[in-house]
Amino acid sequence: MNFASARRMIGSKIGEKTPPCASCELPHCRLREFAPSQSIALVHRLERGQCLESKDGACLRFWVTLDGTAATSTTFRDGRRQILSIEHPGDAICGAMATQESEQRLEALTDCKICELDLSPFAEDLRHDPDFLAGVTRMMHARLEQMTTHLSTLGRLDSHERVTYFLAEMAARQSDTQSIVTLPMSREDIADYLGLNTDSVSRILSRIRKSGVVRFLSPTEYTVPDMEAVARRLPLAVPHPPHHAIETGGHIS
Amino acid sequence: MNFASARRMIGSKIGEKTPPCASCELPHCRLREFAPSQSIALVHRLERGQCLESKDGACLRFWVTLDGTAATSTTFRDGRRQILSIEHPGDAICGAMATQESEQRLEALTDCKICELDLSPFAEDLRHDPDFLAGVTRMMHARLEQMTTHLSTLGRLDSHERVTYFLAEMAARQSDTQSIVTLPMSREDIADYLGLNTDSVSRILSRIRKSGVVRFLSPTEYTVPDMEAVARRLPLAVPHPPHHAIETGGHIS
DNA sequence: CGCGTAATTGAAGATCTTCAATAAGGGTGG
DNA sequence: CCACCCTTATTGAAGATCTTCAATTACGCG
Repeated sequence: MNFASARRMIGSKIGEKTPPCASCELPHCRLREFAPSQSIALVHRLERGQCLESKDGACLRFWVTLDGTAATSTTFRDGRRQILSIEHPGDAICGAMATQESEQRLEALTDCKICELDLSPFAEDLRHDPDFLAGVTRMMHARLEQMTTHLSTLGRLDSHERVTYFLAEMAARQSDTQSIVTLPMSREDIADYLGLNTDSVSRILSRIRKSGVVRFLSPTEYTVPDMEAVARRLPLAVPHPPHHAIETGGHIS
Repeated sequence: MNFASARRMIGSKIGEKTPPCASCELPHCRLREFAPSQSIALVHRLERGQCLESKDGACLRFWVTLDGTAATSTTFRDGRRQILSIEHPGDAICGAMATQESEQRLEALTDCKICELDLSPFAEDLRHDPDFLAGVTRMMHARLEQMTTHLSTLGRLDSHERVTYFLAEMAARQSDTQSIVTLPMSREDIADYLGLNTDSVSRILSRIRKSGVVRFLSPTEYTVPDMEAVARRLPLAVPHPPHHAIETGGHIS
């Protein structure tokens, strides 16, 4: 039991209207093609700690992280927080992936820019658009895979393994950039993602640093000299290289 | 870390051909309407412990639990097992909800009957069938909601709370039957669902029994005299009454 | 009745959290 | 530029929790 989870203020949202995806510099945003010209995209600029609430039944409202790092999270009555997923630039989620009944929200782990595209006015058309539906299916499938792994991780890895896996996960996600990985979140956020507490995360990171498997340049920057060595410490496959849900070319087979 | 997780034998599958959903007594199986007459439904009769493997890319293969209790689970290299979901009669899952890469399978917790409906031969038609796609979306959405709760549970509830929540979950799932709830699974299965170990589950169940919140008639049967009392012991909403993913009437809004 | 599997329970040990004290940055105002 | 303050991170020690190990009991089945 961990009562140290943050009780964060729900931030107000600051939206600015833009033409659909005009300010979204994503190279291959698949959502763009489904957005009629009248549709309205908002770019939310959130400060660290601010949140976007998922409205009831807004299944066709999409959020794409443009800049910074966000997270989906739930909070229990007594303040315990669980981070469900970490959203990097290019990652997309939609209302259909959120739950109405349990409180779930998108939360800025760093200052960040979120593109909100509300396609619900066009629900009638999109409901009959196989490509669109296939795209949503693909997004949900990716999310399901990700949650499966996360769930197994929380259920069956000890704290040391969880942190190790997390470092590998973040490294995989940033492998396109360079070999230096940046942690875009606090120890508390890591703890709430891994079902641990802040102190434990810090202590375990120190142990991992001393073991030499990971080399820390600063508390938030590290390199992984040998990913094989990391893999040998884990009972499951080390996370795969990056791929964006909305850019994936898969299809229902 | 828990190495006591079962290393179960992967059971062979025993299929018998039937006309689509003819032997499926589900009152409102939404899949039926999408199954062309040529489609083939198999009814697998699995003994406790036997498994069905999800084949690569079989996104359009559906499994409906007809009888007994099954579970989806993953197993790590060293044998640690995590149960991802518990499937009661009427529950449906499809390949699109499974992950290819991580080992995931459907496993019989009791002897059970599983209806397998493979719609992949009709992929081309179904890909353009909005009703079908909406139905799949609904199934995936339900699964996502369920996994969100399960994940938060593993990350942020202590062992006592997890077992309590589990008992409430099973009670909610069987509320239509009568007030006596039956646990259709072993202590080990419960442990693997909750990320605990067998002994702990047993010990906690005894404590809960002694506390009087739940009344046990046998190791696998109990009643909940006061669900409010259960709710007061948990920091999150007690699980909702039963609803079958494939019978839900919701739609994309 | 005897055997094998599953469940229970106590005691010892490992793990993770809590508490408290200290250190490290980061920004602000002088 | 430096002193100050505030937040975050680190670390040790004590305590709570969960697991492991081992012994015992209960139950189903031939």
